[in-house]
Amino acid sequence: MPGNSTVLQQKSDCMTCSFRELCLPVGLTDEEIEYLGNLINYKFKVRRGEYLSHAGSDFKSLYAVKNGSFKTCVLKVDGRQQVTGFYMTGELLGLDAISPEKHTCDTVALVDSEVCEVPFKKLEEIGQNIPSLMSQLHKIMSREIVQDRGVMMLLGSMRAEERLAAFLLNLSTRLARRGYSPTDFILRATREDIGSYLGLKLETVSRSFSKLQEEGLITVNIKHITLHDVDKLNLRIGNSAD
Amino acid sequence: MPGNSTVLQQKSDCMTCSFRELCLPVGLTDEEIEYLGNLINYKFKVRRGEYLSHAGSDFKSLYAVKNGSFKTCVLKVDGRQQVTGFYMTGELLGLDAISPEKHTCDTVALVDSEVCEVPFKKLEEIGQNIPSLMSQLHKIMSREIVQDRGVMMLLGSMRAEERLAAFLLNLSTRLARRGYSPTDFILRATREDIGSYLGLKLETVSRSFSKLQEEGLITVNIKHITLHDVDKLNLRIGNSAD
DNA sequence: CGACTAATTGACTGTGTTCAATGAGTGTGG
DNA sequence: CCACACTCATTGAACACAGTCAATTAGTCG
Repeated sequence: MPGNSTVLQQKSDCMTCSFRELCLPVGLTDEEIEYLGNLINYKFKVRRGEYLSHAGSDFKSLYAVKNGSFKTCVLKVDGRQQVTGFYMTGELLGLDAISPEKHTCDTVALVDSEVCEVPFKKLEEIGQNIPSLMSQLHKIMSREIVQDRGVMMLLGSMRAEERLAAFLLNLSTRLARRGYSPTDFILRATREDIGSYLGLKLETVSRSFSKLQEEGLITVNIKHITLHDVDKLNLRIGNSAD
Repeated sequence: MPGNSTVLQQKSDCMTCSFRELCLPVGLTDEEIEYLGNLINYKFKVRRGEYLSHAGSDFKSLYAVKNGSFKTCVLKVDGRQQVTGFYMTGELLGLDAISPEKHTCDTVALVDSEVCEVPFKKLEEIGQNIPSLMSQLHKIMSREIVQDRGVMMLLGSMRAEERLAAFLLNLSTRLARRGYSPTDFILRATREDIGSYLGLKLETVSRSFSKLQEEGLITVNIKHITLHDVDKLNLRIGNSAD
C-alpha cells in the first residue's frame, strides 16, 4: 500500500484502457497485453494533495497514471524544496527509484487521480518473455532522460519568459497526444509549483504570464491558459517554428 | 563507425577490464560476462576534441567509456549551446538516444579516450537470456535519471558557489568509486564547459572558484583542484554532512 | 619566441528576487 | 446569505546576484 493514499483497490485492465497507446502496452499484441494485465493487478485512487509515495520509502512498484495529474518533489534538509516533474495520464512514475531501490522524491496528486500499480520485479520477469515490453520500458526511460535534459536546457540557458513558454509548449504537446486541446487548457499546478519546477519564484512566474499575455502570445485567466501563437512561442525558445 | 572519431578498432574484453564492476557486467557471472563480451566486439579510440556521435545521427549503439572523459552537449538553432553531462570511466553514453532512435546531443572527448561499442538491439536480445544484465541496464538508466534530477535541483535552487560546490562533490564521489583521490583531482573540462553545465557564465565559475578558495574550502590551481573540507562543502549545498 | 586559448579580476548593468500591499477565488460557519 | 478566513495570484519598489564588457595574466602549442 503506497504512502498515505486512499486505497481503493480495483482490478485494472490494460485491454480496455483508452490510454494503452501511451503507456507500457505500446507495441504489444492483444495476447501480450492480456499477460501484462495479470501483472498489473490493481489501481489506486489518490485524492488531490495526497501522497502516492514518499522520498526514502522502499521501491517496489512503478505507477502508471491512469487519470489525473501528479507532481514529484524533493525536500532537502535545509528546507529547500523543488518540484522535479509533472506527470499526466499514461506516464510512468517511479523510474528514478529503480537504482537506489528507494523513492528519491515525494509524489503528490495535483487533482483526484488514479494509478495502476506495476510491481517492478515482476515486470522484469515477464519482460524476459515479451521483448517488446522490455523495449517499451527502455524507450519510456530514455524519454524520461530526454525530458529531464530538456528541463536542464531550460534551467541552464533560458530567461524567465522563455522558461514559461517552454513549459506551456511542453504541456501543450503532451495534452495533444492525449486528445485534449493543445491551445486551451487548465493548469493543475499552482504558480509556486510551476516556479519551483522552472527555477523561478512565484512572483516571477506571475510576471512572466503577464508579459506573454501583453505580447498577445497567450491569454491567462488564473489557471485557464490559451495559446494564441504556438509558432511564435517556439521561436521564442530557440526551436524552429515547424 | 561513429562520428568523425578516430577509428582504431580492437577486440574488447569485459573479462579482463578493470572497470567491469562499474559498467554493464555488474552482477553477471563469468559465463554471462563471456557472453556479453561477444556482443561488445570493438573498442574505439576517440582523441581529445573529437566527436563520438553527433546530435541527429542514427542511434545504433551505446558506448561504455573504457577510459578517458566525455562531455555531451546540445546546440540549438539560435546558437545557444549547453553541456548536458560529463561522463567518465565505466559510464554509459547514449541512453538518451534509445527512444528517439537518434542521438539528441553531441558527444565530445575531453581527453584522449577509449569507448566500447554496445550494439543496442543485440544488447536487448541477449538480455532476454541474462536477466541480471537487463536489471543492470535498468539500474544504469535509473541512475542517469537520478543524476539529471540532481542537476535540475542544482540549476533550479542553488546559487553560483553552491552549484560549483555540488559539481565538485559529484566529481569527487565518482572519482572515489574509481579508485582515484576524492579530494585531489584534475578537471578535464574548461571553465566555459563547467559554466555551461551549471547554467553560469565562465566568469562566474572563475569567481566562484576564487570565493571557495578564499573561504578555505578548496585550493584551485587552474585545473588542479583540492578539496579541504568535504563536510562543509556538503553542508553548503544543503546535504547533511554524514 | 610568438600566437593561441584559457583563466582571472574589475566595473557596470540588468534580470530576477525579496518584501510588501492588494485583489481574486473558495470554503466554512453563524 | 453574507462575513470571515484562507489560499492563490498579481503588481510595485528596492535590492542582490550573476551577466556583460573589457583589460590583464597564465598557460600551451607550433
